[in-house]
Amino acid sequence: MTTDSTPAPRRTRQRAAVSELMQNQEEFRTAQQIHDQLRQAGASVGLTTVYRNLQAMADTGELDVIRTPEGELSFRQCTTVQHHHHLVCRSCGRTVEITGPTVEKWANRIAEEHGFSEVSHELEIFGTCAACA
Amino acid sequence: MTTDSTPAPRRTRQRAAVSELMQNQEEFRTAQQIHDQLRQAGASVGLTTVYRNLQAMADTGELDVIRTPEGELSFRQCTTVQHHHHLVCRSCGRTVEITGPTVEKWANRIAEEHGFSEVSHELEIFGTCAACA
DNA sequence: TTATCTGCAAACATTTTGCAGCGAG
DNA sequence: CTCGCTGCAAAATGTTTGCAGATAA
Repeated sequence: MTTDSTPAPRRTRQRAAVSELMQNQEEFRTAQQIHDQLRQAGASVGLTTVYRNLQAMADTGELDVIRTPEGELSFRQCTTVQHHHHLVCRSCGRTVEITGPTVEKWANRIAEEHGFSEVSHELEIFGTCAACA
Repeated sequence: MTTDSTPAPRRTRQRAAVSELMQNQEEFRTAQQIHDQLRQAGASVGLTTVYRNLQAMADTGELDVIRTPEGELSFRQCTTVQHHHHLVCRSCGRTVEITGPTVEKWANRIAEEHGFSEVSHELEIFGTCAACA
């Protein structure tokens, strides 16, 4: 009896390219952004294939998927190494990376209080920076 | 000087129908569901108009908007008038409104430490709710 | 060899927009 | 009478699918 419910994906040039890019990727990226990055890096991969590989990798739990507020699918490697947020200037676009246990703890506690598990969150802070004020 | 930044919307039959339906609506509903409900209730309202009215009402804070896991926009009358965040189930889309001074204070403090003013922020918490775990 | 993967084009679903006519104020 | 609102159709957007040919195993 050869129980082979998961036929192991082929190691194609395209899949390798997507996989490698995602491993070096910290932030969430949409399929289209990933496709663009691949083309700019010289790899010739069709958008369809990017979608299919991302979805396949998400199905195996290799990638994490969310919806952006704009409704696009966004992918990120599941093994989140360092999670952080952004402080963005509305005027000049200057961005500061923010980390801190306060929000992480708060978000997790709130979620658990409501019976939610596998908690993640997205936070962005906007303001006017000193140079633009 | 008549400072009139918000020209007050007209009382049209269509807008009244959408508004009334939403007031008697507890759960989140997509634009298309709302449109269907209106047609079934006998009101003749175009889908475009439903979209435009829902968006207008959401802009004024009258309605609350989220994305379903399938990527559709969902609307509901806003229960809390104040600023709040969402705890969203990745699986079924169930949503809980979250408020709390912790994040508000933290975001403001962090921003000010970096010299930012006029601070605002956006936060969404994702997880798997008890029913879907 | 051969079943899977790829990539184009075309289909799809949701939401937005152009524009002529309607109607609230 | 005016100008915003409506609604149709058509465009835009993001994602999926059909299918013929390429290719990993």
